[in-house]
Formats: sequence, structure tokens, C-alpha cells
Amino acid sequence: ENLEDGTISFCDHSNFTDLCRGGHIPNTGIIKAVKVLSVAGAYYKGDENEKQLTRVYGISFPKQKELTEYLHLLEEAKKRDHRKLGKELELFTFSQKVGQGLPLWLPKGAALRERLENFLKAAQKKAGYEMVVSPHIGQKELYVTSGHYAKYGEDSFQPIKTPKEDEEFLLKPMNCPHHCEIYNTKPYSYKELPKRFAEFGTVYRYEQSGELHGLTRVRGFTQDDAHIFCTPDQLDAEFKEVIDLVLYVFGSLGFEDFTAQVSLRDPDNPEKYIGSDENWKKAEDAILNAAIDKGLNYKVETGEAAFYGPKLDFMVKDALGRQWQLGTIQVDYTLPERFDLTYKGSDNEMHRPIMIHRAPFGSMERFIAILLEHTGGNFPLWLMPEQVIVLSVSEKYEKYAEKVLNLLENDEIRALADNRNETVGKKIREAEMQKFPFMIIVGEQEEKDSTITVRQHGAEDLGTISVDKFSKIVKDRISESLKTFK
RNA sequence: GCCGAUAUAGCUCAGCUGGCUAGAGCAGCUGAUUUGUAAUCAGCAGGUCGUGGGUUCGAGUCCCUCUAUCGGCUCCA
Repeated sequence: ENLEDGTISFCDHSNFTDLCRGGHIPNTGIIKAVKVLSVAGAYYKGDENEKQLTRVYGISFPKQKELTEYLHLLEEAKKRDHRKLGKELELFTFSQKVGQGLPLWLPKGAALRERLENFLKAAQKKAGYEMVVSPHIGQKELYVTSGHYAKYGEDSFQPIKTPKEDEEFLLKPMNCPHHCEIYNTKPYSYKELPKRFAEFGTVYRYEQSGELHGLTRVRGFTQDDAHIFCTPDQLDAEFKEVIDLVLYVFGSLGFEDFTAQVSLRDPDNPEKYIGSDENWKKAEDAILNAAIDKGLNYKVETGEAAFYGPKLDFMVKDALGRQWQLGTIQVDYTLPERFDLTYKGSDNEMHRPIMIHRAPFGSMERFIAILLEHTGGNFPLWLMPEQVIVLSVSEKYEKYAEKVLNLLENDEIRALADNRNETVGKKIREAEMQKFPFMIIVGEQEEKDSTITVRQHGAEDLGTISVDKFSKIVKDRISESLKTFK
């Protein structure tokens, strides 16, 4: 039942016949090295309303050696897990009391976030964005207007009541409606467009409990959000400029292995989407054209669009090969209509602007998680919470260590000193484990000659040099890795 | 939300088929040591064994509830 006649196939093994798409081996002698990796439930036909079956995941290799190598690789990948590294490097944590999926950012993690934000802010400023700020809650009416309430209202954090009857507020699950209202504060001429409103907006979504996953899927997160309001003539150029910005962000952070995914609507289920066929067609064409024009290596996925418009997502894999969406760009004709956004054209008539939603990181949380897994905690030098640690050979050289520290701080190098009563060996071991890019050792010889001895994490020692020379090396490395936008 | 597993000190873990005041290493504190490229030594302190209930003479250990986490599924504005 439920299978198409003529496409059904079977596999036979002596007295056993399996209904199967194919690919049975004649006997198990062919697969030498077998390992069951996990057992999990899976819905029949991938449908939540169907029964759940038990799926057994395993892998096999022609040789035991290859299996051993593969298992070793898995172990190595687990060491790069952002949940493990986040704990070890004291970047973020979770608390059962605070709540599921609500990350707490520790000082080092918060500093890292801030640096990433400033990096993007600088690029956005050059690209003509203006920063705006919107509140964390909004009246239910706002989301009824946007259509989000009808689509997600039941499955969201429920409305907040006030002493006043019939008054209801929702925790902000996205920033777009707010930005539409910001656009709506005054009339625009076509000469003023595009308007580009950017905000690091923290949003809250009631994700299913089983879906939460470290920092990659959480219930409270900050989007590096912006909405561009432009004329139809400007759409192509604006969309391409956003692609350039995303590629710049990915390039600066060493993401080379990503795929672009063009998500279109499922033409067989039009009830899942809002907006006219004509506008969907226009939006989908605009995205496809931009992807082709920019020479992106993209893949089209039908039925993956957001309910209000198609999107271009930048997908990156984590340490264990699971795919995550980072950057996203979406074309939207629908919200401008729902919020009755207008501008006056050169023909002296009122027109409807087109809205582009975009977030190059996607969210700060997920981006940092994937960045952690990709770098194994060895972030680009410019992003490192602490770039240098000064290790004094004994407490006798504490003063000199402080002096070196001051010199580095004057050169805007982020450094700290370890003057504890411990052996050099121990200080080095701990600094290595904390992944400090540079370790400076100072003792009797260095103090006498006013020099420092530099050890690098994962690279050759720099030997004994002057602080000035070291500062220059650090600065050069930073400018090498961090190119400015445009 | 669903299927399955897990939860012992700040961290990583041990605790056999239920049986004395629950152990170790690291981290912490105190003291000694003043150190030259991945762990100096000694002592001390630290745990209502995730929560609530139950079975039992006796529960970290067995059963149930809830919470959180992990692997998948489904979902992802």
C-alpha cells in the first residue's frame, strides 16, 4: 500500500524476501569491519503523525584498520564539540534554574561576541546600514499584522498579560515587524531608498525541547539582523551587495567549506505560505539570478522557504558533519504589504518597497558554536579573547612581567600575566590548554636585556626578541587575517 | 513533542549481583619551595549521589514522577 506500482523492488536472500529499494549484499562476509553507532527512533515516512520505528545506525569498512581510523576520527571530532570547548574555555554555560535553551555568556564569551559584533558593525557602516534598537516585547497585534501569530502563535511562548484586561504582549520572536514600524514613522521618496536598518536583536522562540542543541539551537538568541527596504529597481544590486557582505564575513573567519542553499516554496502546498503567486515568482527569480550572477555553488531546495518568502541560506557543517544554517538572505514582498509600507516614486505615485531580511552570522550563538568547532578554539588572532600571556619564571620577575604587560597594553594587544608561585612548566601547560596564541616567558636574562622570549601555540618559537618587535609581529598578523570591507 | 540513553565534589570519572562514616585525579585553600618551555611536594577542605515519591531491616545502586543533558526523528518565523 501507498507505493507506486512499477517502482516497487524486492531483495531476496534464500528464503527471506525484503521490500527494499535495493542495495543488499549477498552475504555479510563482504563487510569485514562493522560497528553499530547508535539506535534512535524515526517516524515512518518521516511523518510526525505516523508510528515511530527504531532505526539502527551503523557503519562498515572493508578492513578493521579503516574502521579503527574512522572511530579515531570521530573521537577527534568530539574534542572540537563547541559544548565541550565552551566549558573548557569559559565562554558560555547553561543553568537548569535559568531554563532550557537559555545560554549564559561568561566574561570571555561575552568579549568574543562583542568583538564579532564590532567587526560586523564596521562592515555594515561602510555598506550604508543604520543601527536601530527595538524592545524585547511587542503587542500581540503587531504579530497578528505580520502573520506570525497565525502561523506560530500556538507554538510560541504564550502572551504576557497585564493588569489591564485584553492587553497582551509577546516576547519578540523576530525583529522584522519592529523594523517595519520603524520604516513607517515617516514618508519616503524613492530618492531616499534603500533604507537599511540593522540591529543585534535578541529574540525568543519556543523551540521543541527535543530540538535544543548546545548553542546551535536555543530558545533565546541574538540575530545580527537587518532589513533593507528598496525599490524593485534596486533589488538586484542590494541582494548582491548582501551576498558580498556575507562572503566577506565568512572569508574573514576562515569559512571556506560552505554551501549556498536556495529555498523555494513547495508549489503543491500553497496554504503553507502567504503572499501572491506573482510576488513569489519575482522574489524567487531575484534570488536565483543573484546566486548565478555571484557564481555561488548553490543547491535548490523546494519547500524549504520561509512562509513569507524564499531565501538564500549559507550552510556550514559542524565537527560531526551535521549541517547548520548560518548566514541567510530573504526577499519579502509580503510584510511591506501587511504593514502598508510605501514610498513616493518619480511618477508622483505611491509604491510598495521590497524588503530584504538578512543576517550574515545568522545568530551570534550558532555562529560562535560553529566557529568554535571549525577552529577547535583557536580563533583568528584578532578575535581571541586573550592574545598573549606573560609567564614569569618566578615571583622575583613579577615587576618585569607587569612592565611587559603594560607595554603590550599600550600597543592594544590583549594580554595578561601569570605571576603565580608555580613552575614555568606548569604555567606553559595551562597556557597551552587555554590555547593562548602567544606565551611570553620572562626571567633573569630577559629582565637584564629588556627582552622577552616568545613561545607560540601550534607553531615554532619566536625566540628572544624585544617587545617592540613582538608587537609589530602581532599587529602584522592581525592585519593579515582581518581585511576591511570594500 | 516523539523514540532511546544518561545524571555521583567546581571539572573528569570510580562505586561489582542493594550492606559499615560515598572514593580518586585535577581545580580550591594552607604551608614548604623561587622555579627556564606541557603537571614541585605535603596537609586541609569540599558531596542531602539531578528532583519528588515508592519498595526494603537497609537504596548512590531496584521501581515510578518530574527536570535537565546526550543521540536521532519531527520542527526551525
